[in-house]
Amino acid sequence: MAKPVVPEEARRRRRPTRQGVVLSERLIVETALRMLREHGSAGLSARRLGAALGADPSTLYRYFDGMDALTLAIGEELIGRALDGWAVTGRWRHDLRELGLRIHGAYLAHPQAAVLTAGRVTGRPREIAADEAVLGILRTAGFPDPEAVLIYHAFIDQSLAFAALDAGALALTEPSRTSDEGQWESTYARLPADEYPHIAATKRLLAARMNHSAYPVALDMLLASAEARLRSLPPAG
Amino acid sequence: MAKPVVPEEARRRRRPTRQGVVLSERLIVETALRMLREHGSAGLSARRLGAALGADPSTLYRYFDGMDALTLAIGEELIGRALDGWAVTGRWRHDLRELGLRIHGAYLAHPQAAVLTAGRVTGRPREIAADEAVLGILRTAGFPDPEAVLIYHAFIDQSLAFAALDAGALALTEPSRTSDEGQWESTYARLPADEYPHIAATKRLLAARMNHSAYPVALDMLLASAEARLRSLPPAG
DNA sequence: CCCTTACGCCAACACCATTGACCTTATCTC
DNA sequence: GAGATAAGGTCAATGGTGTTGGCGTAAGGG
Repeated sequence: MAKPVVPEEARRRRRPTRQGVVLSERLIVETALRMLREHGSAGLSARRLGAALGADPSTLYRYFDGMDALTLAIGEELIGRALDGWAVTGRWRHDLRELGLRIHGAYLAHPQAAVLTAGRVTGRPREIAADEAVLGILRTAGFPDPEAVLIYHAFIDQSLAFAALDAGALALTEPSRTSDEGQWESTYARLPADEYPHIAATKRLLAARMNHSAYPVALDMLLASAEARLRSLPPAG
Repeated sequence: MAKPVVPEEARRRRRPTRQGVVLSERLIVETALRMLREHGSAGLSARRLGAALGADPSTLYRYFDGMDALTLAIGEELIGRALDGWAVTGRWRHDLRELGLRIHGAYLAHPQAAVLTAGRVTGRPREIAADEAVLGILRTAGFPDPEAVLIYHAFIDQSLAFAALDAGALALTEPSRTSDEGQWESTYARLPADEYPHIAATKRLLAARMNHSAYPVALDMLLASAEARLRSLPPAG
């Protein structure tokens, strides 16, 4: 790489931009998040981000090793926001439910960013903290290690997967979104009842359901299943 | 739109390309799928697709209303492939499990395409067929309509969400992928045991698990939970 | 066999990420 | 305080992208 990136904590000289802005990783990530939410996921580009910061696009490469690295930093920020203010109560099912909803919610608050980052493992501090917390909750609840790891994996991936899916629906550019949302009304509700009897029989229920997230239902089902497994275990020994 | 797209069935004049290829929606979608799998998701562009077809990029706009429409067509093709050869046996839990694994598998066979399409509702024939099938299985199994709709929604979104998430992992460009996969070995396995006791205690299990998909586990948990609900219902009446 | 127009092609536009060279100036040393 | 050093902001250029308007050719209907 032609321009090695200086790690944030080693940064010393902070020369202001031609337009007087003093850059930092934080400032860049926060500006990127704001741009994503205001102008859609196509609205984030090195050029526009540079312009929004009052800096030349190429300056970003002094802070991030390309747009991909910036993406990872944004993901880390989202995970951090999900964990802010979250605390373990000791009721494992309640705690996991709460954490799942928080992760899902934090991502959905920035759908455009979520789409870019939900699938990436960053290995940064806040993400690791989330992993440690989930494993701790399950092991403390009495799940044996192999079981705890399985459930941890299913729980965390399901949360991120739904976050990405639901964010994707919100993040569609305007023409695509209205077309997708209208599908249930326009296409599905008008299918011939003889060819599609089951859709026809439930079309009012479907129309009411399909524009919401299925995550809370899926989460509760996962937790219910985990609880059943826990109860069928021999008492701790 | 300057160049209105002629629907496939209304097409009559099929002028061969300068290089002798006769275009069609099918041919374009199949070529796009092949390119995605061979050259990665960055490898699909109007220009390259045009080149692969022996046609000018702009010609594609005679068939699809932009790259987004092409994306939807690819998604429809993937759903179709998942359904090919699938048949209902009457054992609802087995049938749903099979269908879920097929959808997941069909998308993962084309990770790059899956990433682009898994979040989109296309409203095209084969997608509708899948929806009808799932609803039918649940209603026939004895779930009351509101319950059937909830579970249908959770099931189908869970399948697509995991397909997208897992495909995303496979679809990363080479440098990113090896970095992501290495995370479990390099970062997580070496965390200090006093700060991250739960990760440390399970690190061998984690390393073995985390590079696989959590979908089969999550799917089984969802189905187990559904079965428990079904059993707790008053006998059909 | 002629006419019409569908459809393939060309050229151009505005955008994108990224890089290498340049130069200003904040900070460190003496 | 003066001078040296290099961090980090800027400029310019490269080679990619999706998309569009206009043009001409030849396919197929009559």
